[in-house]
Amino acid sequence: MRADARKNRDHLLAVAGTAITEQGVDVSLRDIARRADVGLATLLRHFPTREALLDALLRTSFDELTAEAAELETSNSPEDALVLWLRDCVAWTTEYRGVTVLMAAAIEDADSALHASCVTLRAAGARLLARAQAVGMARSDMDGDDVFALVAMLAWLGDQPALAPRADRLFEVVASAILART
Amino acid sequence: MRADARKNRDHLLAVAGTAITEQGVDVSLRDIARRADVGLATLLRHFPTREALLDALLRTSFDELTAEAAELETSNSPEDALVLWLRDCVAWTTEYRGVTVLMAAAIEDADSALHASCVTLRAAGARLLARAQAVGMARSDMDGDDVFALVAMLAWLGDQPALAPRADRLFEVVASAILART
DNA sequence: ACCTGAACACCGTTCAAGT
DNA sequence: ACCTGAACACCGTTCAAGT
Repeated sequence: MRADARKNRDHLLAVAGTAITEQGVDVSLRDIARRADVGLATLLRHFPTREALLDALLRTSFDELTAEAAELETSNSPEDALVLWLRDCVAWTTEYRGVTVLMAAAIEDADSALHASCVTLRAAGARLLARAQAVGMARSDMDGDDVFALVAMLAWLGDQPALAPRADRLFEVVASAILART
Repeated sequence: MRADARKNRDHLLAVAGTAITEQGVDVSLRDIARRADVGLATLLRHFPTREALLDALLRTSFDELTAEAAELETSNSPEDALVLWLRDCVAWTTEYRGVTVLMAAAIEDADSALHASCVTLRAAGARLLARAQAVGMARSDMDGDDVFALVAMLAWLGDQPALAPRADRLFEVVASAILART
């Protein structure tokens, strides 16, 4: 990649990060381009879709969450590891208002730029769940897709201003339901 | 209201019902007007916001759900009444893809045309919850806002194609969590 | 290679002009 | 009273033309 292109790309990512933090992931791409002082076509050249932009922006976070899951597997009880990780996943999404809807769409859309990251995340959750199930500390009638869906709906809750105040409490309610033995 | 205006209004509601069933509540208002063979301005004259259109369209359903809650209060055990009603609420929203987000916004926006209906619905749920709590069959640390939020997030799940297959199972998981005694 | 303005087809809002 | 076309300010997509 040419030096000027690299510079544009990095600058666009920085501006996009700010804009998304302020206005959520649905922020106008035109607006991001304007704020970055490049043409809209330039933004779309680097990131052909909103998902591609988000994937570049969130890749670090995705990797951190995956690494954290692996770490918790060795350092905590199966029960604590699962709940702690789920809590961190939900908390993380609150920084990117609206990302949950895109992730829910990406998890089974192989063409989405976010697909791979979502699948990796689901696999990490599935491992933690299986570990808790193995010692009888989590419902045996659940799988990784269920965990992904539960995290998604709790994350969505945090995105809705009117419902967000209940998000933490309802996380506990749902978490207790996962841990209930069958 | 003049006869021609009444006719336009009724026709618009019928067309909007079809369009929303097909494409969800985010369907283009321009498209509805086109399919109804009236100008877009005419649609907006009758229904100044998307919420106003939806309120007119859903008022009957809202009333039915409220009436059903009152009926269940007298005909079923507190526990069954609560769960049956919650299930029907979630099932109802699946007919109007995307309505949950609007309802979540309307519940604390007094200016929304959907506000009154949402408040009424929440009150009905709160009564059923209180009745179950009174006989020790529901968590005592929950209130009407929690129930509203739980229904909303389960309804949202049904709106996401990738997560919808889990919606019924996870409803049971969440329902069991509500019924768990504290 | 990389960038960009401009044209395009959409959206909801608003309002002056018609019947 | 009620309706409507048209102008407006937005959006994301696409591409020919520039450096």
